[in-house]
Amino acid sequence: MAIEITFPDGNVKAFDAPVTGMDIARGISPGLAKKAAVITVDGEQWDLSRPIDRNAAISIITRDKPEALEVIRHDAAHVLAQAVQELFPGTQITFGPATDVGFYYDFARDTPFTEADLEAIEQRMRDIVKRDLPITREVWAREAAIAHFEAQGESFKAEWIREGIGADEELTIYKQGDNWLDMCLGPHLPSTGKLGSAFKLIRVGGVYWRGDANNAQLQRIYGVCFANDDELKAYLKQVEEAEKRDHRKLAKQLDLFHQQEEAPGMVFWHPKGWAIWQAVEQYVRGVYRDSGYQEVRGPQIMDVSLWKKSGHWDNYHENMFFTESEKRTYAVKPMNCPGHVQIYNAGLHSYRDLPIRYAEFGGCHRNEPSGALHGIMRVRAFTQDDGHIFCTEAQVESEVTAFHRQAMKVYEDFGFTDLSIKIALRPDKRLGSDAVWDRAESALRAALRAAGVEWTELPGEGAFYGPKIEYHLKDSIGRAWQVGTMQVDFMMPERLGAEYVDEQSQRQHPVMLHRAIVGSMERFIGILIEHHAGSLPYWLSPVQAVVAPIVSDADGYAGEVTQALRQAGVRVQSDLRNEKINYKIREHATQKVPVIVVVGRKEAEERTVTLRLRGTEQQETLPLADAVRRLVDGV
RNA sequence: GCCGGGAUAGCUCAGUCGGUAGAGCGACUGAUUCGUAAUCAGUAGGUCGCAGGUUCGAUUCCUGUUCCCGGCACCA
Repeated sequence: MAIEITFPDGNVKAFDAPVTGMDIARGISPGLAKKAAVITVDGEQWDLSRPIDRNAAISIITRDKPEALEVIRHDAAHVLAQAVQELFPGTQITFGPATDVGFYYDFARDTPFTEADLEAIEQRMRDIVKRDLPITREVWAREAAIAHFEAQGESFKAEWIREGIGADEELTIYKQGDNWLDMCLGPHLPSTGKLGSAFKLIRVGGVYWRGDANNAQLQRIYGVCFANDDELKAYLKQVEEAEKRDHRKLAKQLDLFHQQEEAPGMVFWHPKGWAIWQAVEQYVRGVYRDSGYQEVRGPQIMDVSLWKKSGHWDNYHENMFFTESEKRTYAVKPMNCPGHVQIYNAGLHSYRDLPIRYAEFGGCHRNEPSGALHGIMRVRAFTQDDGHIFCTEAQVESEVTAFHRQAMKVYEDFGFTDLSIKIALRPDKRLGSDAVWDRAESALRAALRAAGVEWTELPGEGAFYGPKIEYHLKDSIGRAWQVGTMQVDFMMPERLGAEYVDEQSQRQHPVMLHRAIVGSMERFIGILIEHHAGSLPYWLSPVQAVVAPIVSDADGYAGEVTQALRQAGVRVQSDLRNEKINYKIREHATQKVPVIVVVGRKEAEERTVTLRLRGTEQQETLPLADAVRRLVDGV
């Protein structure tokens, strides 16, 4: 019986017996056989060594193709595992997948891996590559695999076969050479030599077996891996550049804020940092006003009974701060919504009043786990650009759609266009019936559909009171941070007794929408700093202009220029120090000031100024009045 | 919170195989008035994160602790 193989160009070739991808590649050209990484068989990636025993459409993927990269990285993980087991006998293997930029492998070993170990392991990996061990696929019986791993002392692998793999699933083993094997879905390269040299081990970190904090702690070794050395080099260069943008580093260099031991997870804003904050806050305040919100302000602490009623205490009391006075316990607010409900409840509302939109720059405290703290991106005291919309169920979709449009406009205004949008769906621990969750989730989907956007869904990640849309931004080294959110909540109004009177004079609970665009002001400013590498756009720059006289004879005129700009609303400083203009230019350029206003004797006599704009070396001399206008208009 | 690493002058960092520390920048003082990315000279500045222990002696070794960094878990 002949096997018909269809090539990508439509040609069909018949074979008398099962053939492997490698056979086919060799049949075409030795060069192709050398470059081949894997083969797709009817759209599915297979090993080149696996016999194709049926009619199939195939395509040989060479090593330089993007589709091959994941296979290469996955191979790197296995080579890493073999290297570790050769160097450190007794270390157990678990899992090791490819990642966006490389790979990792999780090991069980009592002794921690050190930096020096990483170097030795990487060397051994290169050695295994050099040995060019053939990688072969075998299908094993379930019991045989369990017996093998148990005999080897690989209890994690054995556990996974028992608990993680269905009895009817095929169990594949990959051998690297004769003496090492791992259980894996594959596919893999034909031999370790195909991995190449463009990989590097970068760090080791602790992880939990199967991602559960109740389980054993494993050690994860991370590596980066690319198809060739140039790509690896480019990647390492990019990481180096990204590290220079770290908001914690820039905050020190630019004197924006600091944090200290006595207030872990909290921020001391310096004048320049606070100027950025004010620019952001004033902008967002304008958004509130233009989109129909009324700004309000709730108390910072409220009796714990209110948080028990809302459900927050049950779900989050371990992460809340409490304070006591006169035998009463108060919670420092971790959210603004219960406060806003109190404001809503202070009056009687008609359906005609809805939607009612409250907004607040609400300061919240959450006792985040110490290991979660990260600069100003993840803190214990933060301020949300929070808002709550009280509306009818029929109004939800249009409110959510309007919010989405507004949010996207805000991100764009701050220079962000690369956002990912997610809907977090019902978690295991939640309030309310499935029917209510169905309605809430479909309301969010409908609104996003109406707005014409794409999203991904995160099952189990919603808030306990409702599902949410999340807007995610990436920081300079690729970590994603949630900024905005829109949550539909059918529960809180009922729990906290919010009502309105409907057309039939009946009391109803409104739907409550929780929403934020920048999210945490702290985090958003951190992302802004990294995104712009500290060179914030003119309108956000803490110091927009510095007036620098060349000689002290021009100090008086420099003072006049500074006054004129300040009165026009420009955030301006003067630099009258007894230093050369070169020195001043260098310093303010380093400080990323957008405009340096240079005045010498000539400018003082002619009542002009010379502007030097950030990022250029050009100078432009113009009359003072014109310069003021330029700076007011945003240069 | 868990695993690993770290903490030395305002900042960036060096150093002490145990004998109480050093550079550059910055600050201060003086000189210099110099037209677009660092003018010169001098001076001051540190209980080496904190608390115990070992030791004749600890910034160095040990223990604990706080905070920070990386990873995981968590993130209303």
